[in-house]
Amino acid sequence: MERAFRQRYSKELPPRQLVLQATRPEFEGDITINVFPFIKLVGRGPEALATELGEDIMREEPLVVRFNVIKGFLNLVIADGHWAGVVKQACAHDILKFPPTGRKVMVEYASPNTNKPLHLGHLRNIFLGWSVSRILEAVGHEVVKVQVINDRGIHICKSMLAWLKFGHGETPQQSGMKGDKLVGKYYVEFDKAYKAEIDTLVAAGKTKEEAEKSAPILLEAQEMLRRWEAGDPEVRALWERMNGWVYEGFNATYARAGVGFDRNYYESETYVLGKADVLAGLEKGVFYEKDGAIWVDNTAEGLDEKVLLRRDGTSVYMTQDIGTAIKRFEEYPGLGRLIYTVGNEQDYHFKVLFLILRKLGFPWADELFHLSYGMVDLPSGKMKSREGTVVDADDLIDEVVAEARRLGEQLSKLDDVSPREKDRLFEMIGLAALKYFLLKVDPRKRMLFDPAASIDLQGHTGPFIQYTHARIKSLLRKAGDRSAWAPDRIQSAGLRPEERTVIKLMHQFPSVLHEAATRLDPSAVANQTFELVKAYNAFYQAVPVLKEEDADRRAFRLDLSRAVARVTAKAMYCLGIEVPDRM
RNA sequence: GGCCCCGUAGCUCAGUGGAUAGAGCAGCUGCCUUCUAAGCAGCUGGUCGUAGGUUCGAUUCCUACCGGGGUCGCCA
Repeated sequence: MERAFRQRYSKELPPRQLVLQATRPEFEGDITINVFPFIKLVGRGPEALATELGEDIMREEPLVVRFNVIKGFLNLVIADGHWAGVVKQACAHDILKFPPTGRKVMVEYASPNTNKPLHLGHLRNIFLGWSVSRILEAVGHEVVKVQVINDRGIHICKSMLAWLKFGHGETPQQSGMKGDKLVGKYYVEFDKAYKAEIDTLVAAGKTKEEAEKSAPILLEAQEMLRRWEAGDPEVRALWERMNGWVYEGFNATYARAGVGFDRNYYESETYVLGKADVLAGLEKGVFYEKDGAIWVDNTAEGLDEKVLLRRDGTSVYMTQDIGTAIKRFEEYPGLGRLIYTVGNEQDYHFKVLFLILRKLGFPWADELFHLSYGMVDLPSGKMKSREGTVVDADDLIDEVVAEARRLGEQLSKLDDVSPREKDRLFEMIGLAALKYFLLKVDPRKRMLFDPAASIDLQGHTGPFIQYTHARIKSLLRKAGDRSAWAPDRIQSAGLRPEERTVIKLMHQFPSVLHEAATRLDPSAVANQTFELVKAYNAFYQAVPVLKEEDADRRAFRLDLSRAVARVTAKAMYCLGIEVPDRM
């Protein structure tokens, strides 16, 4: 194209002006070049220019067999043989795997508090971070997956205190309750008792604010936090015991959700970090002192002033985040990038954090990134833990799996499958529905969680994609041994439009994956996978495979199917979703 | 109020400067004695929040306004 341009018009093509795009399905062609940007440069009308360029390209490029011009759009038709080659490629190796880049990336994608169980919001966070990790690995990065556990502070003391007061020694073992659920139950108990005390105090004539501050049970919790900080053995022992219950619960949920971490950071260990770094910054003149506290001034950058160390010398949240970031880069030499998968309610926090680290002069400060995902809303409105409107993660998974089972049993395609194998399948399908539902939308946007739609197994869903994969596997099983096909015979016989559509979508996939990795956006992978399997289903319905009489075409279509299955399985792997061989 | 994000079909979402704006769901029609109907084919459905601007061309970029959300502690 560049050559054609130079030879015919003796003008250089402006860099980055040449845009190749996939031809829209309603026109004939595979690749489209828009010539509008060049008409002024060359002084030709759009149609004439497009036609002349089309002729030149045809002459120079054997891959292009035909072209047509509609308005200023030059549509090029690529030879069938080239598309057949794409099938060979995708069959022979993983086209969604790129060579190692040597780059090491840390992804933080969970930061639960240890006083209550995981909920729907955590699931979006976890699935998103897990998928981003897989996508980054697929494009060749080395990924370190980490979580931060907020295991200390007033919240956990509240649960501990309520358990001491009202628990009668209840344990997960004897009650049969999951550990995180049990601890969460006492957090609620605390809140109830606290509110009752407030009411009593207000009835006795105190204002609401006074009552909220002076309720005895709150003072007791605060006292417990002081004892924790002083290292009181009794408090520490209870803390370890109850946190242990929570971890058992979390780990059960993580295992079921199919996610894991390479490293856990506990707030009880990191909350002391950062102080020294802030003091060092003070010395360097990056920060300043006012009223005995240490501040950073970000007003020049359009942000505010922010306290980093209180007057009494204790840290704030920001302080430990500064320290933790520094520690991570020390712990992982060669770490090139750190991605925080955290909700967009913390946009401002991360802006400030990154700015501070830049001011402190860390060379890696520009490689920090906040993957800011939107909140999950319910049809009834926002999820609020205080109002009990949160959707529990375990309950939700139970529901989608139950729905998968209900439909699976109803369709009764699995009657010869063992009960254990069925359990595994329904688990796989239910989780696919849930994960795909949460991953198919742009992570940056807030999304509405419709419980009915999330357990849907038809249409634009995870199970639909799984179904297509299972269908292909069944086809391949019935086909028996693999036979070869001759590309030139396919070339001369021509491709069916359904075949061509599938192959083009497959061909685009590697660049979509790359784009998803750049933008940290699994929804791009999710949507491309859907497009691909949708096109495959149209092909499957319209074009015979096993029943095709011509041996070459039959083998070719089987390989096309094999390639689609392979790409689909890998794409779903990148989303953290498993695919079955039958369903 | 300052700053940040979002307004696309009845609903949920794709579409980050190009052609007549797409999909799923919902509603309506067809297609299973033939490779898995969790499927396929089709119909219905849109002033891309509003008004300006930039451009050969704007859902996409800029400005203002309207509507929704978030955030602005020596809390975590």
